[in-house]
Amino acid sequence: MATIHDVAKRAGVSRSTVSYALSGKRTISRETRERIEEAIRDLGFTPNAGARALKTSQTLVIGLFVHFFEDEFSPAMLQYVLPISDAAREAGYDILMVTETDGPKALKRLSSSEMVDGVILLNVAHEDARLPVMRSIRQPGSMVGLPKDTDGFDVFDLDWDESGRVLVDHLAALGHTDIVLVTPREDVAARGGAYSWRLKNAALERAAEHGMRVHLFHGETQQPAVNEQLGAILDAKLGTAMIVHNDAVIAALPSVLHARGVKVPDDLSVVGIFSEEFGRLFNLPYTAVETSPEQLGRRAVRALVQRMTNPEYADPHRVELIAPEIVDRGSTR
Amino acid sequence: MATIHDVAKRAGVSRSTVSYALSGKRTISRETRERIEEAIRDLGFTPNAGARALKTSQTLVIGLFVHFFEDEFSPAMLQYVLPISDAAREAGYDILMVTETDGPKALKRLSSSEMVDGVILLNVAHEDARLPVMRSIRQPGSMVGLPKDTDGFDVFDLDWDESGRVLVDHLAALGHTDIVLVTPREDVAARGGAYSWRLKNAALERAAEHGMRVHLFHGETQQPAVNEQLGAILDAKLGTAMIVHNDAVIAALPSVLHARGVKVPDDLSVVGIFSEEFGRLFNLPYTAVETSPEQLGRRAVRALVQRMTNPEYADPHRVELIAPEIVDRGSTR
DNA sequence: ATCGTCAATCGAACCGATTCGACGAATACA
DNA sequence: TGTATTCGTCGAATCGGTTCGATTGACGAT
Repeated sequence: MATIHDVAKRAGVSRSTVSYALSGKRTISRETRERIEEAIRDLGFTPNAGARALKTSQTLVIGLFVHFFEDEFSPAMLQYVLPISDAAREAGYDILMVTETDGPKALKRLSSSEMVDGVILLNVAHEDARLPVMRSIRQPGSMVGLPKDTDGFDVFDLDWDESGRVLVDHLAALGHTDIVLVTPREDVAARGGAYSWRLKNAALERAAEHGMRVHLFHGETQQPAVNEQLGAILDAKLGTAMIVHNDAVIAALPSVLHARGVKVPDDLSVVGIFSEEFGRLFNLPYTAVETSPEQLGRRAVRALVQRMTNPEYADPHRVELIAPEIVDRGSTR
Repeated sequence: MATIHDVAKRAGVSRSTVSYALSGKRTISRETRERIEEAIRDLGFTPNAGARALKTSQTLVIGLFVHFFEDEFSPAMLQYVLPISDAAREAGYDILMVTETDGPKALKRLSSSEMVDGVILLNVAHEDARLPVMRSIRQPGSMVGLPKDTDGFDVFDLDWDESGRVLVDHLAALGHTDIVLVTPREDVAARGGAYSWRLKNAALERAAEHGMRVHLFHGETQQPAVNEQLGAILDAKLGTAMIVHNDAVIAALPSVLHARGVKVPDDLSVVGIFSEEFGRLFNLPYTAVETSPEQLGRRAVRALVQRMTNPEYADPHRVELIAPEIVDRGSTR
């Protein structure tokens, strides 16, 4: 493997000259630079990442912490990972993806061995065990998911409270007074998935203001439980409309509705909350609040890159809750 | 950040002693070792990855190349990524995940900057542009997906030819003579996704031997096209059984069958090819060949680790095609 | 008492980059 | 013509580990 020394020898200059030609931090004569560039091409030289990191304390790697929970619908996670990976590369960073169950330990390991310049946490819980560790390390952190204490991080999330209100308002405006609300499984709330209760509480409160009756269910996540539960809910005919905040349930909804001959929106109005891409993947013809995973992921990367490249950058940490936008797919009336 | 020098000072020994205590490559007295371990704990020391990599030319990182194609069903990919990530970590490796479109370029970059000790390629095409690059680099490579020329790599894949035969035989044994075969989209074959034509050709050949009539379709991948096409196929009533080799189509199948009131297996026998996990996620009650993504991913990691830790390990490269196993879910008769 | 062996430790070199200070040559200024 | 400035380049130090002799002291054998 060619080193900078080989390049220098071939171009007849010193190692430092090659380095300066590469970084442009000092002026190098045109001829010399061209000779160096040729040598680089000939030898197929790329700076050794370890050596560079050692000297500059910069790895150009972002640690991405993804935790796949059994009580969540895994395909949904991918929507966040891909845009993050793409955005990182555009900014010149690679992604070290960590799926370890023991997040805090892994975080400490990557940080203190200086393998990464910064960290992105996905699916952050209300009191996330990774946060204290994050605060103790020197690398900046960006996250998707709103924790209780956001101090020290750039945080991006959908405004789940407002989403709950928007969905309820939408149904209220159409005159519905009896509705079913299907939330994530209880485990999600138990382990601190704040989005689950944020939307729920806001929705319940707003529904109360409207004087609506709400029938609440914690949706299942694994088949065949999903279908059974959903079937039971439909058979009970508890309301004229349904809010579904559960990826697994909404993905299963079309076939279950079909099985029961329930027509949407004639027999039942349905609203959900999922991304456009998710909706297309599962062919979901439901009016829904857009969750914008791509936008969230990209913003998290942008904020992180800002702080990594600019350590003295001392802007207050931002907490951005993006406003829910409802996409009308005609599943309500 | 604490360095080995700080540890040495605090324990009152030289740096080399600390290093040997850590690696165990030379004997260190019990007392000294304990003093060192205490110092390490106190300072929260972890060896700097860059420095270590520089000296040992070992990064303990595996490059994982994933390409998400638009003509494929993305959730299916995740099934390979997660087991690989887990298996790697168990072996002490981290995963650098690359989703770049320009695979060859990224491969060269990671390899020649020595960021990774080895590489795993997912979804390898028949004539994959990444392979020539792989052969030119010094890091070993392992892959999931069978290319035309496997020379120089450890390759793992499902035996798609045999899978095609198994599925046809299964239907033949039940007396079906007219069957529908839904394959991946034509683009998949066009860009070299060998699994698409391997299964198809083997199935067609075997069907011919049985004297069966086969109606062939290239399945769509994106909704709503999937449903439309599937509906049209069902309406045409072309056979008594159906082989579906297309993730998007099979995921959509239950609801489309329902919509048309087609009963499985009474009106139509159905067999597919997907993993147990995929089937559970989408609640697919179909007899199918198991694709074993977890097993494939883990084997790829194991083989790679073998070669990385043992560079002189010169065993012939293995090409393992795992034998298809049909899981009977009662969707045929 | 002497030698060899072994366990425990140290010092120095090295991995491959970056970067600071210095230096010679060319140019500008007075 | 002498001096200051700029340009282009080089040498050496450094980042934080690992590893190869070398060294020291204790012990057993002769």
